[in-house]
Amino acid sequence: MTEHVEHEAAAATDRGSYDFEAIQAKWRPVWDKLDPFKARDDGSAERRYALTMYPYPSGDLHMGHGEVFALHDVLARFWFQQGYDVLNPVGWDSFGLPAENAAIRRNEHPATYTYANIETQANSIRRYAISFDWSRRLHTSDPDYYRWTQWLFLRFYERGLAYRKASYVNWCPNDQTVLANEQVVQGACERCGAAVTKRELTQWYFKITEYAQRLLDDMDALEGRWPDDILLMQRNWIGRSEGAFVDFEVDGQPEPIKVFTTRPDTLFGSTFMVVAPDSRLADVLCAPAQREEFAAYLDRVKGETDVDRLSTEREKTGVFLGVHATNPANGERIQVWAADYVLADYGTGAIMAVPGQDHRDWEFAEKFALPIVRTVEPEEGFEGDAYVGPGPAINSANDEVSLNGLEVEAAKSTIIEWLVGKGLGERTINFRLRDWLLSRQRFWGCPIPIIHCASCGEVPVPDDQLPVELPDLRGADLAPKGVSPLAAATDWVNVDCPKCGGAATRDTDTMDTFVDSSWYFLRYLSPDYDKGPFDPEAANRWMPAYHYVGGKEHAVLHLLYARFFVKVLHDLGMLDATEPFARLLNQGQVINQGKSMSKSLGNGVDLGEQLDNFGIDAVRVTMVFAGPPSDDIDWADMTPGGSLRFLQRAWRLSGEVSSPAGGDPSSGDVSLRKATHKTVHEATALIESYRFNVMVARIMELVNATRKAVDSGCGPADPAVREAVETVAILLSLVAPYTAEDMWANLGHEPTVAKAGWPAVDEALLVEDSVTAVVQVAGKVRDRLDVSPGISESELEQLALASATVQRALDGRGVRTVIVRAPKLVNIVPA
RNA sequence: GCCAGAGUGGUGGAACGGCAGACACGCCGGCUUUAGGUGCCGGUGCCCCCUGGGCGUGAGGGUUCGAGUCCCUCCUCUGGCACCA
Repeated sequence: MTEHVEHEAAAATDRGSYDFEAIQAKWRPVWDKLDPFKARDDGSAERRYALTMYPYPSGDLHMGHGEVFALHDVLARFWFQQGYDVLNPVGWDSFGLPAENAAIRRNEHPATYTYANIETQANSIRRYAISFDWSRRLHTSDPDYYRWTQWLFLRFYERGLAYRKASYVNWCPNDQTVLANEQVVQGACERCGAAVTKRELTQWYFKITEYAQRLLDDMDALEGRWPDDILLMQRNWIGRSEGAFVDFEVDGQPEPIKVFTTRPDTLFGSTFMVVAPDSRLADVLCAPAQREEFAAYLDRVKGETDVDRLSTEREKTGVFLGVHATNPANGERIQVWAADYVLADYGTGAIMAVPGQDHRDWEFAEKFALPIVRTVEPEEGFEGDAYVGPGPAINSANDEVSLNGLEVEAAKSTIIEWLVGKGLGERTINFRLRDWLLSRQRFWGCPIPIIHCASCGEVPVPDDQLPVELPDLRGADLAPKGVSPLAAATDWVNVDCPKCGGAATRDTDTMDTFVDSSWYFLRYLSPDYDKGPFDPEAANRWMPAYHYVGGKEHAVLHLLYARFFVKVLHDLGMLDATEPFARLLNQGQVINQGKSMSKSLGNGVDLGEQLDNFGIDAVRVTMVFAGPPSDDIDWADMTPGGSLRFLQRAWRLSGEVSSPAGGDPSSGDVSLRKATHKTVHEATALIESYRFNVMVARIMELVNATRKAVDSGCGPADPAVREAVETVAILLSLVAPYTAEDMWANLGHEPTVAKAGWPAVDEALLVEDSVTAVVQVAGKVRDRLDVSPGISESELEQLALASATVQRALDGRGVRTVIVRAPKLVNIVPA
């Protein structure tokens, strides 16, 4: 490194200008022709199913798509480079409310609007150069697709997993449709934000609760492969709790009333009982004298939105039902109340209230002057109302059993044993998860393939009559009215009963779009299969998907539903897999100035504009380089211009290489070769651990090192320079496919760099000649030594002690201990 | 309220318990210039008595030869759940 060779001539002639528009225009048609990303599915290599959440066709692609596709493509292209048989499909989630609402506003048919958007997005995705296999493209609103959604519904129906029931359901007054529990966020409609109210309606449900335990158990295998927070959110949502059913005799009732409790140990402290006002039970129990008051209360409860109900500081309300129950443990007569803090659809819709040990019950007891008894001794110094902590039971004994002195867990076991012996209760498990309400009163969705017949009841549409196609309501008024717009299509609604041939009507509801998305990843595997929703053999070759990339907003919606579907399909014998997605990555959001982009804030950033200004590769590099994939990207802090400059620096190198293609790099400059091989080695590990931003930094470092080698080192003719630049092109192909392809061509290669193969690492080149050993005195760095990586501990210790700066820092003090971590560190502890 | 996760330069972010701030952006200085969103070189955590030294990863404590990293308490922020008995 003593000589500084200048290569100004080469620099002056070869530094052309980097024109991203020309490069994009040059390579897009070449790739379209080569179609390099088609899954082979021929057993020639290990299969890897790289899945990304399919887009919803609202307008053109936005910044969020730009991010999720860029991140997903790093992984997919990495696996292509490594030689896997990668399946990377794309499709559209093309049914749904937003398209319908937009179509109504524009006075168009939802199909017109939807399919136009799909074309726009498809063109944008092609331009964005994601490594998709386009031959498997699907749209969930195609009759060829939803035919099989209906077919699956019927299989669920046959198994009793799809059923209809009447209950109070979430109703969005704005969208004029029911919502699943999962679609209500803090009392508001997840889509439009309107306050959700309750309506009593007969609706279709999937019995996902039957799979609650399996949905919980199978998460153990996803540990470490799915983000921890998603697993936690799903566990919380499923909400398993262990407890007991306890029977309470109620005056005038032939059968006892069952309550669910997680604290059976506090039974002696149950001083009243509460039932949900909107449950059948409340109606049955209510005494005639209280009927009027109860009816008024029920009306009031029904009129309240969830937003009102959930408002903090809300006072407890309720009415006495005029009847008494008997506490089975101590024989006390206790009042039975109806109050809306008890939910009709959790447990049995009735609780034993224990104000001494439950905050809600305490509050209610205080407000209505009901008795309070403590049954757990509070800790020393406890001041407050209900005590929910640990402690020995008190006031809890009858002639047959005493819990007094027992800690909570022992008391639970003891009382349950007693209850079971008396036939008054049993140990049980309850889940927070509710059945999935799937019917919607809107037009643009998959029709429910059921016919209602006055004499036969619910009759499934025979498989050979599928699909039940949506009627062409072109020109009709699709505006929401509270009943499905399909009801207006009388020609379509009125049919002959498939069973008895009599007059019957079609079900006019459509399915939640989450039904469509619960199995789309299976349709990709055999998109033209016509004997079922998917070819079981193809499915078993590819499932479970190796990797899934998508947004966190689907943590408990889509991901839970898809897991449920796959388990049911497994039980139906159609699929070996029991889980759909073996690995999951949640990307963060693209925000602007600290806030998520929205029309109302006017802070939206247009993806197309960014692409026009900086080029596709620079925008993709910016997305990937911004930070860890799961962090949000604040676009206001991003500098795509910097990414563009980096790409230009990398690209320019490809025009300066002056050694011939196909040469042997082994005679090349060793230090540059080491940098190259180290970069590949590190990049591989970084991709596998999702640290894509650091991988880009490593590529930048290699570009910088190569620049130096060309300008003032070994010069452009050294084969190590060619090796380095070819490596940069291949690594860069994961993030900046256009630039990488053009570099590859400049280097004298045929397209496509995307299939060039991941560079092999020469282990011998990973060994450093010398490393810097840090010498600390009392933990502070005092000197640095260049040593051989193989240096022995004693040798390093001697060198460290001999250092002048170390001796100065010791300042005459003796040495107590020396910690040596050869070859990197010595820490000398003075006496 | 409950449950998670996170706090590092002017900014985005790096850092197997072992050199804090890699790589960028921005800024400063210089060189080029076929001139001005795009080249090249150098500098850039803070402070001081500046060939050196001190301080520094939200605050405080602890473990350790050694802590951004592990443990405890607190503060702040983000996300999830929110009367689930």
